Amino acid sequence: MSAKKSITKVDPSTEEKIKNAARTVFHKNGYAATRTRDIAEEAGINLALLNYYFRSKEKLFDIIMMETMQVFLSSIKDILNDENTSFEKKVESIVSNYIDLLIEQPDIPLFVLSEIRNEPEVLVSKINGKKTLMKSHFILQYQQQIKEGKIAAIHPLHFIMNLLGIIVFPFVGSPMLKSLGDINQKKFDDLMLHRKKLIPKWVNAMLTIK
Amino acid sequence: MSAKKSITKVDPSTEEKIKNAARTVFHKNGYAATRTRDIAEEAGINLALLNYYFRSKEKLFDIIMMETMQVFLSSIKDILNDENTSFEKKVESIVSNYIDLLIEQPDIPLFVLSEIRNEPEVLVSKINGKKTLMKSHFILQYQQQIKEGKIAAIHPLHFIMNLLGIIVFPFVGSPMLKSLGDINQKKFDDLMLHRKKLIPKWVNAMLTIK
DNA sequence: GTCTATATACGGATAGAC
DNA sequence: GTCTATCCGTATATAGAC
Repeated sequence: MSAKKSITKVDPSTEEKIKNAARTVFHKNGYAATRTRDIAEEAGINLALLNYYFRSKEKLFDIIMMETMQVFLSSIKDILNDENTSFEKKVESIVSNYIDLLIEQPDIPLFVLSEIRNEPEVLVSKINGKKTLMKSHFILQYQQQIKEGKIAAIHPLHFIMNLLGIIVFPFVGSPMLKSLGDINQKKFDDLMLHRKKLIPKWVNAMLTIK
Repeated sequence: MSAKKSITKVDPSTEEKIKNAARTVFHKNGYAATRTRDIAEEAGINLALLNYYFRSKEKLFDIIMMETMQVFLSSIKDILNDENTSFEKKVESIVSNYIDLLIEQPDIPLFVLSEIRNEPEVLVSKINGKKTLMKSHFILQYQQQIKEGKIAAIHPLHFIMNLLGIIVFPFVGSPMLKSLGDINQKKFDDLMLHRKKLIPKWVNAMLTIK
């Protein structure tokens, strides 16, 4: 077994170092405000190497963007289409997975939402978002519950807006919210973890209004 | 009465034309991705005039940023501190005002939230956001309701996150959501208008969980 | 593969004529 | 006040040595 394939952690390759740095800096500042020099410095490599490996800032960005959206979608893909769990269980799992992910990488939402403006159709179609989400078993169950009169008959898009809004918005607005509430990062993360229990209850309450 | 003071609409001054153009372009693209040339073109004026009136891109941006946050806050300031309306009524008014505002200027939230990252404390303090919101009569009523056992005892920040999340997030994510739901701008705005009636009910349901 | 030096383009800002 | 022409710093990208 070669050293490369061994489980022991090896130094990341230069290519990996650049990608990791690019992810950090792009997520934090967005495409336009990011300078390739910032990425090189963050990666601890020479500026010329960036172009050697990725040809251009834009190509590197496209890779990071695609990977980021994949991470965001793949972290719930399996949950959405598990035919053996209830609708309520799926909500719990989605909430829990997303909050864990966003505590680790809190800059993802603002990054994706900001950059997606320029070419929403391209990006949504590239990651197959329409089918993955709107035609998932999860949404089917939602519509089934409506038919059975268990929840209010409301457009699925409203439900998705509310669910994502409640989960994601605190991270999008965290600088403002931390300043408003006079809390530090630790306290903020605690609040987010607490929301893993609260959100499913809230969502359930919202669904059953008449 | 001079022409300037008359009610008849006059051509906006060059300064106003630049500010209006700057607002449009900054809101749409953010500071870094905006070129002063874009603003000049949108305003239909010469590039040099921008510097003549506002000295620099950054000074012009600061003005737009401050005005935008003022608009966002002032549109609910009076509601928050009206001592003659119930908590529920305030929620209804906030929702209604914000949705009307955001249908007119849907780029505000993503603009503010993106740009606030760089200097949250400065901006929140400059518009006096902490006092205006956290020490408002609205939040007092919230805490009073908890004491009276009418709503669940949950940190006010959670409530603010949920309320803003449900109101604002759809606009932040509108490109993605419109693409996901296969709906056009008109249909999207209809959904938003419908939410004026729905959100207060949802909020009420969330507040009364145990 | 990695570096230094440099070409090239672009964007913010100003000088100076009108 | 408004324009044209231009300066100059900065950022991406590449050439070429090692």
